[in-house]
Amino acid sequence: MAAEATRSAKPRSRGGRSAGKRSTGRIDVAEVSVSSPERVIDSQSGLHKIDLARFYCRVADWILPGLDNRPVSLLRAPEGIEGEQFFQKHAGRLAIPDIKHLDQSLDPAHPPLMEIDTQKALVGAVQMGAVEFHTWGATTDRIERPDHLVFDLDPDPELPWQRMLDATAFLLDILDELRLDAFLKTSGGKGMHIVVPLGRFHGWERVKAFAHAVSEFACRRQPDRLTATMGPKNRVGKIFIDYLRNQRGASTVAAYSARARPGLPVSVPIHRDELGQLKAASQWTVGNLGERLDTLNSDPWSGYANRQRITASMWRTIGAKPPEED
DNA sequence: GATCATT
DNA sequence: AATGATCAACGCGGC
DNA sequence: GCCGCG
Ligand SMILES: [Mn+2]
Ligand SMILES: [Mn+2]
Repeated sequence: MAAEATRSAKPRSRGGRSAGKRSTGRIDVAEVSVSSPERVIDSQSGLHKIDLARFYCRVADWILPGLDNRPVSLLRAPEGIEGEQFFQKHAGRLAIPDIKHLDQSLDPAHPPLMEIDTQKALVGAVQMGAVEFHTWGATTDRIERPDHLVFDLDPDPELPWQRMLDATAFLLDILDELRLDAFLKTSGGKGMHIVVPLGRFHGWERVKAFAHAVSEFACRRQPDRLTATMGPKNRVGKIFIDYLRNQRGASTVAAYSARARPGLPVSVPIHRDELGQLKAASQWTVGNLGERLDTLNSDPWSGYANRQRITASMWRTIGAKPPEED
């Protein structure tokens, strides 16, 4: 049911605007012929489809390591972000050049899941209207063993940005206490994502239970500022620590993915030391991220390594017990 | 993120 | 009512 | 076979 998979569709056509049917010539980017290159896909920034294609071409070396070997879902917005948007999880009949179809066994009841691991497939997805790329927390070769967990910090939109910085720093403190290396990225929306790389030691059930337990632990210490319970009324004046991203089949927007929101913000990895200087989770965009990348002297996530294990000591520290299985 | 299912 | 789990594009015309 | 429509 397509209608249920879509985000609000705003009526797009208005009187005389031949709805992007401009027969402007196609432009090749990364061996992909991009149609309607001059179509405006975001009125706030005025950026065009070709700008998004060139953006992903530019950031390919940064985004691909996070997409490689994982199922990917697309958020497509073929008429621009103010038009209809829909989330695509299966390959179906969509023909994206160079995209991989994953083994049927990963999801036997449906068409194959997709993988993008080349610049050409990335730009090919943009040609098909993709704006956002979302991935699983596990790689296809060991899909039952997550290789990271994510704390997705979702604020009451009314809260000042400083509260998000405080909450992020607070979670980092807890992870430090647990001796877990953690890495930060802006979500491109309202909040931050905290990523904890893991060795492939545990199953989904255990990883989710741990993420939940850490979240509850944090909430017990700042009950007036944090919640781990979903539902809008639970997060009034608070930040929801969304641990449910850590579930089999769930996905999270990839590092260096654009977001289909006004201004075309990007989810951007930062170094811990940059946290205090962040101005917003949407401060980097398709239009300005290149400037940051050009002047970086090192990968903000250097040192990222999949070797960490969730130990009995950690469970003890947060006052929780691991599930029997996994 | 929206809807479904379970309680 | 509330929360956690689950799901997420397609072929196509017009009744 | 169900309904909207780029
Ligand atoms: Mn979020
Ligand atoms: Mn969330």
